[in-house]
Order: sequence, then C-alpha cells, then structure tokens
Amino acid sequence: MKADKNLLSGSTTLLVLSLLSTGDKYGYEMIAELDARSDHTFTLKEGTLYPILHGLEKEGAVKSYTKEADTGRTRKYYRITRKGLKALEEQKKEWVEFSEKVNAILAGCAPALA
Amino acid sequence: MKADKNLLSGSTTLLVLSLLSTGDKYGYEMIAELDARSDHTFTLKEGTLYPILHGLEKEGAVKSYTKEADTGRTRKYYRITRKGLKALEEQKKEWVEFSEKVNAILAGCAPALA
DNA sequence: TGACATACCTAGAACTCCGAGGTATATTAT
DNA sequence: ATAATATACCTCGGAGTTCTAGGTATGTCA
Repeated sequence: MKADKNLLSGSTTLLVLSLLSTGDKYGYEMIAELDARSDHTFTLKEGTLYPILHGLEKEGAVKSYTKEADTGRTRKYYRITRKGLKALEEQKKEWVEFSEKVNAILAGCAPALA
Repeated sequence: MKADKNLLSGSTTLLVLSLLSTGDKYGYEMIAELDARSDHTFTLKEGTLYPILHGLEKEGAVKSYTKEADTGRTRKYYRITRKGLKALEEQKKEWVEFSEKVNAILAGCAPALA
C-alpha cells in the first residue's frame, strides 16, 4: 500500500553503492545515514540491507572487514571495490534515464482534478 | 539482472493512470503507447498490464467497457474515474518527492571512477 | 541488574513483474 | 482456400525484492 516502498524497489542497491562511494561504512550506519539524508523517506530495514550487502559482496562490488569501534563494539565495515564503482556509474546512468522518461510521461498527462 | 526492470517496479500503476488521464484506452494500446513514448524503455508485458488493470478496476480507479472497433474487433476500453484521478495526483507527488531525494543522495556521492 | 541502544543475522510471507502458455478474430500472403 | 501474422484478451507459476518478525550478542545507563 505504501507507494514509497514500491518506488524504492530497484534503487536500493544504487543508494547503498552511492553511500559507500564516499567512504567505508557499516550496516547500521548506512541505515541511519540514508534515513537522515532522505528526510526519513528511505528507511531501510535491516532485513533488507544485510542480504543486499551480502549479495554485493558475493558479486565483488564490495568487500567487508571487521573493526573494533572506540566503544569496544565490533563492527563489519564495507568498502566499495573498483567493480562496485563501475556498477554504481552504470546504475546511476540508468536511473537518470529512467526518471527522465517517467517525467516525460507524467508531463503529458492531464492536470490536477478540480 | 536488468536494472530497468527493477526500477520500473512500483511506478507502473502511476504510468498507467497517467496514460488514462488523457483519454480512454484499451490494454494493447497502452502497451504500444508507453513503449513509443518512452523510447522502448517501458515495454510493459501483457502479463503485467492486464492484472494491473483488473486490480485498478477492483479498487474503483478505472472502469471498463467494451466497444467494437472499425475493424470489427472487440476491444475493452478503460476510463479513469475521479477516484483514479485522485490516486494519480497522489502518486505523482510521491514520485516527484522520491526522485528528488534519490538525486540528492546521488549528488552527494563520489564522481566517476578514473 | 534490568532496560535500552547498538550491531549483526536469517527464514518466511507478501508483493510485483515476467515468461510462457492459452483463446479468438482480422488481415495479409501464398 | 489456407497458412501465417498481427491484434486483443486472459491466467498461472516462477523469480526477484522487501518487510515482518524473530534471534543473538554486547555496551551503556539508570
């Protein structure tokens, strides 16, 4: 029912790669950052993000390593690889094309109802 | 694997309602029109469109009627209802918000790889 | 010591889309 | 005439994504 949920579909990987392109991050951090930077529009659930990260690692788009935080807590960081950067560029291009075409269709539709 | 396929997800209803806001259309026609107006980016399959139309009719967003074409062939036309127009406006707003936020995230990511 | 936040994970349900099939009629080519 | 193609509708089952709802473990704070 939530349209946002459906719209989100397909762009999550793009968003995750985009986040990682600015520096290594761990899962929990990505969720918080996406939520904050999107004004609570993209609130990924853990059950969504972790499988995605595992998938990205399996295809070699990211690599993980564990690191101890100042707090003593162990975190699993992800770093984007060259392959991941290339995938990011491709998906970015696809997104731009896609959104422009949706906007073109919408532009041709009738104005708001009375 | 096709990213376009995933991106399409969630916006199909929006696109269909948008098409119908410019006039009554039948299924086959919508597929052709979407394909043409998007430069073959949105090539809806029949197995996708027909269930969507049936769903929209069940929620009262569209109404169908059959009409004989000049060719003698019977077609099933769909007309958008007031409820459908309202849904269109809402989904349009959601789409604009969503795409702006994706662009904002992308704008904050690293530039293209060397 | 108990509650909460952090931090990771998975299995199963729900939803969307497509592939692949089916039916039927009109047009076009042979 | 008849075979092939295009039009036009439909449905079922599989594949892919995301969420729900759980689980585990540790650090912090009251």
